[in-house]
Amino acid sequence: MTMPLPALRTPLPRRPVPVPAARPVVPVAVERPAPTPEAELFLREGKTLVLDRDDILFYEGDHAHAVYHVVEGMLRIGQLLPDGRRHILGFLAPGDVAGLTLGEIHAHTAEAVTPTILSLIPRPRLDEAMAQRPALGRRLLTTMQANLAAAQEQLLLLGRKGALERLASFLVLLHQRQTRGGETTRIVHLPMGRGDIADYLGMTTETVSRSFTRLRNTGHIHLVDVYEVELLDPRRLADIAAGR
Amino acid sequence: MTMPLPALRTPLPRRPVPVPAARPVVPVAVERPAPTPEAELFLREGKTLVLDRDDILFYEGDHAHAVYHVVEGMLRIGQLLPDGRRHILGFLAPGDVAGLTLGEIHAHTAEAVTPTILSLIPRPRLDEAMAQRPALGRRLLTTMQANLAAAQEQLLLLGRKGALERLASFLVLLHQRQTRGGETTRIVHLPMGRGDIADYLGMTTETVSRSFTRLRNTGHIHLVDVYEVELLDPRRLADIAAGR
DNA sequence: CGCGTAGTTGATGAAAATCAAATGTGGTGG
DNA sequence: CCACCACATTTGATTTTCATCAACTACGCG
Repeated sequence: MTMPLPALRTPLPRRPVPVPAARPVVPVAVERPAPTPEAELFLREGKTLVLDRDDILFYEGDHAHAVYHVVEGMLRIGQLLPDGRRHILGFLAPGDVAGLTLGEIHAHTAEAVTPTILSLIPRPRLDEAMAQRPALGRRLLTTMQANLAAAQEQLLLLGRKGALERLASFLVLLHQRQTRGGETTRIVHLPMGRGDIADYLGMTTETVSRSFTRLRNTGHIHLVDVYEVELLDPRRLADIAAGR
Repeated sequence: MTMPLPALRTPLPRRPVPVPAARPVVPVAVERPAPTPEAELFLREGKTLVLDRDDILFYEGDHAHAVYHVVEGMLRIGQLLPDGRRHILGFLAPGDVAGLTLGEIHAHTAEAVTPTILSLIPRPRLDEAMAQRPALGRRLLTTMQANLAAAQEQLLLLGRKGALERLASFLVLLHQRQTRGGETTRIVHLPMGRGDIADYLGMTTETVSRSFTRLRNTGHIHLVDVYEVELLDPRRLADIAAGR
């Protein structure tokens, strides 16, 4: 049950594992004040699944057996053109859900960006739970709405923003995600490689790299290392991202 | 209650009205075998609203008072960058619904591409109906899923396709929409101007125009007139759209 | 310690944007 | 009814941006 797809871009070779460190692995719910209904379900019944870097969780076209809750690590969700051009739709961090589709078939491919721990619920079980608990259905609707809004932001980015604006938008997005919960760090972690960022932003690795350099040379960021960026002026960066 | 937005691109001046003609205005439901639950609701209770070309239905940032069912004509849904760059997220044709958001505020601007007839339901009434009829909620979920899938297709287009592929994709998309219901025409109607197409496909009017010319010169389309294209080989066009 | 790969930087090329002008069309007013 | 006008569209010339091709550098791993 795998791939009506041409072979995926050769999986990227190993790369230093950005320390998952300080995040508690098991009790996801402990991290957030109000555990989401689905997190609870995954926590209670989910089977754990571990992926290595670049392991494939599912291919576009695969039957959607199960739904996955990211516990630790990161997934990338992508699609391909027949000639191998790749586009990454998004990155899933702990707390996000992968593989949730109304159809029978996955519309995208999901791969591990870093070693990743997942909690898995079979589809039939989820459908059952959804039927019993209307809160889950409402939650699904909200999530889908959020995904749609995010996708539409990205359409504006891809349709109308230049390279520098795209990268700034990406950094601001990651920064916002990481500071949900009141943290005040200016450090943004980039678990994914330059190629992944490029395929997410609709550019090439070279242009991504040059854009990082430009942001550095203009004093907007400090590149702690390849996988860690310090935003020297988040406000100004947001302006660039918004095209101001 | 209008616009935290900079002024919209100067409304386009009049333009010949693409004959709305042959489509029955009132009984939408008659057109399709199974009227959708929401169509029924709009048909039964909706208040009619008429827009002229380039009239604004709502602005990004407006309070979401109501939800609108397109009966006749076409809307464009768009968003802007501070400096005036515009992106069009989509075009709504008869049968489509506009203004449906889970939030209180419209995230986009909706304008009439052509003179347009709408059927309107106030939000409170819709919420009520949704609470009573679970079918409506399920339908909403399906619609949202479809929108998300469409947005993701478009992300691939904007992120990775060239100008010719974009235009081909657009024509194929419109063709598919128009041949839902078993019609077999090869004629695609383009109620929107080149600028709208450009802002939808992330290019300029000039590049759109040149791409039309290229498709014409390579024998893929016949430009009946500016607002009407004949697809001479839909199959081949779909190949171009897919990047083959 | 050096090999392999990712990332960066540089040189060149291609695609599309921008600037500019010509063409075509519908609508208007005489 | 016809000529003119306004404006969208098309076409052309030039510029800009980013992709591509090509080294070179840095760093983790064996």
